[in-house]
Amino acid sequence: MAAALTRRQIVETADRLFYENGFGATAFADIAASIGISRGNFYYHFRTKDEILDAVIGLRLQKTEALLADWEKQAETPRDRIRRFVHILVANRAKIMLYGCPVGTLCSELAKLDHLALGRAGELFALFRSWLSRQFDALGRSADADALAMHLLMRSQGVATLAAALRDEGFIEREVQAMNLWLDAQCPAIPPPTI
Amino acid sequence: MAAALTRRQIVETADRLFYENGFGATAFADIAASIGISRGNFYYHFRTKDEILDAVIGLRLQKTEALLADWEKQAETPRDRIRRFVHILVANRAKIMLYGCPVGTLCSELAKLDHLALGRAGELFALFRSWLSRQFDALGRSADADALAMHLLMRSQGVATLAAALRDEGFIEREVQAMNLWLDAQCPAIPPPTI
DNA sequence: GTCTATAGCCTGATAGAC
DNA sequence: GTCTATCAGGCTATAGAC
Repeated sequence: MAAALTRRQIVETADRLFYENGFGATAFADIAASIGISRGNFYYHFRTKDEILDAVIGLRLQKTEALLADWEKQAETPRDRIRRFVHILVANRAKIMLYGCPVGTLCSELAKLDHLALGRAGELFALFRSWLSRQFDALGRSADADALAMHLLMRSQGVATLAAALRDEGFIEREVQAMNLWLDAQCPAIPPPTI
Repeated sequence: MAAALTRRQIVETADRLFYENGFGATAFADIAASIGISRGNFYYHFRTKDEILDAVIGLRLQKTEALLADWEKQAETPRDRIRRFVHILVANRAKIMLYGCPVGTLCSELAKLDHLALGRAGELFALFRSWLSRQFDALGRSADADALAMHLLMRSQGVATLAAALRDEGFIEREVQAMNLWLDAQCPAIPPPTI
């Protein structure tokens, strides 16, 4: 039963280190040292580094699904739900300024490595994309819901990349405000209640 | 005199390989093999890998300055100049879909490595930023010229990151069109000529 | 200036004791 | 399940022949 715990520790620590230092720059020794296990123990749980990457992406997919389901439950209107998405830039700004977006930077690295896992990592974007698309659809923008979802994803990626490159915190807040204004402009005026 | 040639070959090849495969994933052996020189010869021109990175950033800064000066000369109006900037996404879309933006991906990697050269790499963004800012200023938007410049930089970064992650070419074209529409909306209406 | 040879370290991965 | 010991191979960097 201790196996399940150790395995989970490995995946969660790898998740953090892949984000903070990059996949290629993270060695088994780093993960092992951070948990307090030996490098040898590693291979009882995973046979290769790529298997760990796969487990990390799986964990992120799982966490993302839970996050989106939570937003769906917590927020009442599609507009408020989309605002939750925009707000992660503010909530995570400290880490974003240091390491960028966990999804975007992983995909960028895997693209350069021509790594097979790029497809699976892209599913993380696909989750946000289809969720946002459904919100825009519910907002009455069914014709261009997917384009609006991609546009918002694009802006969040641009903000994260530039904020990390220039280490500029104020920039995040200004662009988040612009994103919220843009979002309001996409919402059709709500008809006044008929009394 | 052959030294200058070899040195230039090293920097230009490193520039390409850092872009295509990443800084960390590019070994001296890769650069040497691509040029056709020995690994040992390397250290006659550069003492460390970081020195090569510095030279690569220097080359990119130089090329960027030349590019911006060329746009300044080729295009007549500020609006046309800014459109030149937007157009690089289309002109380089094949490579962008494979490797993302050369500036953004390098900065992302250096940020994770906590590399000292991040500051110098950020100067590449600063060049585009101040150039774009001057164009918006000339467009009559002196009050928010810098914010508009950052906004456009942000969008180009978002487009490059997402296009590379999802390997989606149509997305680049749609967003470039949206960027051009946005740009037109920022231009104050040109008063009709007084006859 | 460019080469070959090699040092010294770190990497992912394996074998086998406990 | 976890450990120690170890392997083969890759890396940056150096030394010295030509």
